[in-house]
Amino acid sequence: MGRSPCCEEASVKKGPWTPKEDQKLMDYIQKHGHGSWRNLPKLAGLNRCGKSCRLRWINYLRPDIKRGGFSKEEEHIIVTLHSVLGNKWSAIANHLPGRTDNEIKNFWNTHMKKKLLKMGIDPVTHMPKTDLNLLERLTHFLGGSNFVNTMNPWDSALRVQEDTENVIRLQLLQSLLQSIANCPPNMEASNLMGLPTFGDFQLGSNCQFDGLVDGLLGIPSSFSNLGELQVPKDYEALKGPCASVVEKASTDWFATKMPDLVYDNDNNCSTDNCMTSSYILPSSNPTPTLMVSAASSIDQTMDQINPTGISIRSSTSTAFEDWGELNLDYQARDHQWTDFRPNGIIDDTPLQNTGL
DNA sequence: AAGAGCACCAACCGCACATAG
DNA sequence: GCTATGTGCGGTTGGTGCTCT
Repeated sequence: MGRSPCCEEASVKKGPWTPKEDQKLMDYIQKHGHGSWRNLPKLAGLNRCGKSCRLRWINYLRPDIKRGGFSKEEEHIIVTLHSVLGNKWSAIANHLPGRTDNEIKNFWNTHMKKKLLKMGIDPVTHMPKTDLNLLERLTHFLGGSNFVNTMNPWDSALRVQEDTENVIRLQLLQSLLQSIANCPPNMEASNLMGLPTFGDFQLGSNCQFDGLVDGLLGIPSSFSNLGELQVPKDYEALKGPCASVVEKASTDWFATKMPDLVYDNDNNCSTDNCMTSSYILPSSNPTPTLMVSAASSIDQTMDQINPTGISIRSSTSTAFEDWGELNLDYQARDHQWTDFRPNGIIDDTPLQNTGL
């Protein structure tokens, strides 16, 4: 037993609505309400299926429809909610007054998906893409920079041009550090197989980046911590002298490129496993604070969209915590996070307020 | 200038669920 | 409890306009 078709009459009109039809539909609903959608077309004098009328009204004719592009705040809410709810477009639309599920769905499929992919984030899981493409990008960025074919590749990083690509390189560098932090000590040497080569500099030969691949696969956030450099507390002991070179290069990079940044002694967490080195802008500096903690930013967002205070976080919270930080960081710096392109395409928009 | 390719988005389709009889 | 019907939702399609070659 199948469902009866929504519109039995084969003669009902399909396709784009004319202004005349719109007017008929609007007039009828404003006078009588929609009532039964199935009966509405006849009563309103429309040769349309009731379903089509409903869709037209909900997605286009409703008086409270908000037209135009999505704001940064709306984008942020959409991404955050999508990480929690998935493709529940109507549920997401409930949190965005004036926006329809169809509009959000279209926006997601045509814009947000691509942006997430460009950022190396899986739009389904909201986790960083951890396939070999990441290693390819890493090879591309590092291999394409000035420190190819040098004895000490990290020193060269201090001399490179002031462009946003360096930011991305640094973030990838951080990914390396995080991967070191995440991987257990004494990894088998077999893990070194297949590691990328940066000019003459091969990971695993000069430095003991054992387990790099496994580490990358476990990176919780590859690109988010622009102003924060995380290193394992005991990574030097674990990973050999090269680790200190990496840290010095990164620290010097901040000192050179962002002289306004200060080392934040109060914000350094120190646990058994990891030491977080934080760099912030002085409060007297007129430019906005560079760092916004992941926890505070996501809480603000979730409070905004869920004022009841009932937690709707899922197990993917790590992923969208990173999102919150990434988004707010870029907003705070008057830079659109959507322009961040770790695949090597650098947007023309200059970074603001950071001396970059 | 023309056509191919692409992006966008309104609208359609089919399924699932709720509810009335 | 079963069936028919109404409604809502998410996936997909196809038309349109823009860009690129």
